[in-house]
Amino acid sequence: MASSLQPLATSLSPQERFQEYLQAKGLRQTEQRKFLIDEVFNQHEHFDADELIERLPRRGSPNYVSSATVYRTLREFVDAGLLKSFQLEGRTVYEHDYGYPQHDHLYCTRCQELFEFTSDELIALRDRVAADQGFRVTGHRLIIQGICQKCSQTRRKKRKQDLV
Amino acid sequence: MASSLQPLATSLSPQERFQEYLQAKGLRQTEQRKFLIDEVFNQHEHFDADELIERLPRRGSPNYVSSATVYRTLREFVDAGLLKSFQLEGRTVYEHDYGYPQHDHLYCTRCQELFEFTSDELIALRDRVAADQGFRVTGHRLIIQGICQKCSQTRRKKRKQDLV
DNA sequence: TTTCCTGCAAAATCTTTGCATGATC
DNA sequence: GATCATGCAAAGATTTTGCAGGAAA
Repeated sequence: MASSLQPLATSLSPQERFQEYLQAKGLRQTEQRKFLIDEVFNQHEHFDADELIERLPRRGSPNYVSSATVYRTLREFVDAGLLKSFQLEGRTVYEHDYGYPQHDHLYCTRCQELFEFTSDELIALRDRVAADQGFRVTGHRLIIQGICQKCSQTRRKKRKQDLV
Repeated sequence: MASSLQPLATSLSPQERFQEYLQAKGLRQTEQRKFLIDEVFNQHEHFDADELIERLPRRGSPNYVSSATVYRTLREFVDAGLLKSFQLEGRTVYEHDYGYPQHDHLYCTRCQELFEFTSDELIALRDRVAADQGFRVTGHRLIIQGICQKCSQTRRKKRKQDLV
């Protein structure tokens, strides 16, 4: 819901791409890995390890995956280029990377939602700044904090009511 | 060493400014707070709680400050507007805010050093993006990752030697 | 059948908190 | 003297790891 970007055309699904990664590394295709990649690419929202674990089957249910395996697998997804991760208020937040354009974020500090945007201008600016300092760029992370439109409106309404 | 920015002119020292903050909030001026503010503003490098604790006197020595107090005091410094904090690879990194211009960072993933830069253009871009989405901006954080000039050179030399 | 993977529990980090004692206003 | 701050230890929160049993190739 917070996304306004279009997916990129990809020749392989995330599942297929992960298979290739596993084969290239001599790793195995397990039930847990298959299940997790489906879960993770089933939706596009940002999430952290805990949120993912919360919506997975509980211990004892079919398809249960232990937390340790979730953490291990999320790291593999990042290594495989399927997910990106970044830090936000102490949590490690994951988002789709494969099949999704490079982008940055607006973060609403009231509702905690992340909104995406792209800016070629930002990339140009970044490269110029880096070149100035003799830096070889490998990436960047920009998060703009503030209050989103919806939250601003909510607050405004509440204030009017308070005055009544 | 990683800084190329000039301090701003300030009418109060960080110490004085913190005194005002404490008085305004009805808090107390303790030995620990005085000692810590001197330690923290004694140098300009970025640091995390652990690095600060490491260079403070050990338990039993004069001026010993417990870790709990260090954590509590760092939060007060941030509240007081003396320090800013941000997340970098899981750590909470602190830097001087009071008396120092708004800036962003280049981060060398090889030597882990942070370099600072300012860009009015970035601010303009940020405000434009936010306005587009109806966001009310309160701040931002940009970190450009890459390899710094020195590390690039080191690596290049090593490669030549490897060929000999 | 060899190697890798998983689940479990324990450990490792980093940070916060409850509480009794002690310092500051 | 009243209140706030500190130190200590314990608890939280999050993530990693050692290990034994189990699964994939």
